[in-house]
Amino acid sequence: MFSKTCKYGIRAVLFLSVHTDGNNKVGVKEIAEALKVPRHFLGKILQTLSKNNLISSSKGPGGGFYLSEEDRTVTMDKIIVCLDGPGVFTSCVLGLPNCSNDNPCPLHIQAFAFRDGLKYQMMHQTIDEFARRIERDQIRI
Amino acid sequence: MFSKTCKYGIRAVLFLSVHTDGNNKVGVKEIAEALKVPRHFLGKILQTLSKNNLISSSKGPGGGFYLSEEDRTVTMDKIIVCLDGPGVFTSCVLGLPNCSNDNPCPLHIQAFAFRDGLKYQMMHQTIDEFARRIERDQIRI
DNA sequence: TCAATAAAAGACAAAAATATCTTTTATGCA
DNA sequence: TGCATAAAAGATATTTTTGTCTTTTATTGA
Repeated sequence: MFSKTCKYGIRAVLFLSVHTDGNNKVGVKEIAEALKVPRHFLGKILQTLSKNNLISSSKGPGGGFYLSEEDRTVTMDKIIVCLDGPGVFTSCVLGLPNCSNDNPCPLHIQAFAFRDGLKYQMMHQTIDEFARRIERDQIRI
Repeated sequence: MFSKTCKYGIRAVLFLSVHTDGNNKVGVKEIAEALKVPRHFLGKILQTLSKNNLISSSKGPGGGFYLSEEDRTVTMDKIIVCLDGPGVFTSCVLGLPNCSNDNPCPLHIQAFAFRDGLKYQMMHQTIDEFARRIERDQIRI
């Protein structure tokens, strides 16, 4: 479903959502250790997200990555599409071009409802909403 | 979602379901050209499916791949799991170990319904049922 | 028995994804 | 100003996936 890049990215964003704000930042090293993912690889991913203004960062002592108030209002699909590309929820499960309800592949009917459902969920839940649920239900990241 | 191996494999099986039976067989070359997929790569995939008794083959002149009556009764999930492994419908979308309803990852609730639904569909539709729908609705492969 | 056919099998190559390491740039603070 | 910190950027390495090519084995039919 998602690439490792995307999996690590989602988890890192959720980690930031729970552990940081404008005053508390964390470095790649700390995040990578907490999530048990490759440090430098994660660094690249965070750079991508930062460049696309989905997360915030500051250099130098006391610096690191964090989520601003604005970052918290973005929906999860933005993170996913940023890392895995725009086709992640829409491209044909069998790889056929122009697969649609009008011109379906053999699995279209079955796959469409479910992928579209996931897309809908990701489009309607903000990072902040994820963070609150994670804290409330003690969900691991 | 699915690897190319799996996509090609599913399409090839459906191609066989529509174009072959015990008396009419087709070679890899013909299938690969019809589906516009790499010939030798497809050969490997068909070998895997054949070894796992999900499709049938015969060597020599007049030989090729085909679906026996029995092959037609298997459900699509068998093909998919054979090519992409048992975790394809069940392993955690974020890659976390032991992700379940009791010990969910942050996306479990959202993703579970989607993937389980697709799994259910694939578990309950035989290759033959796919073939009939493809023919009835003129669906491309 | 021989030639042609086609899958099976194995070796190899290219591309993409994943992972690591080093250098550069920006920032805060003493 | 100079030093320590940490992200940004770039270069390189490894692994996995995807794709190609060649050889072997089985089968058919003349």
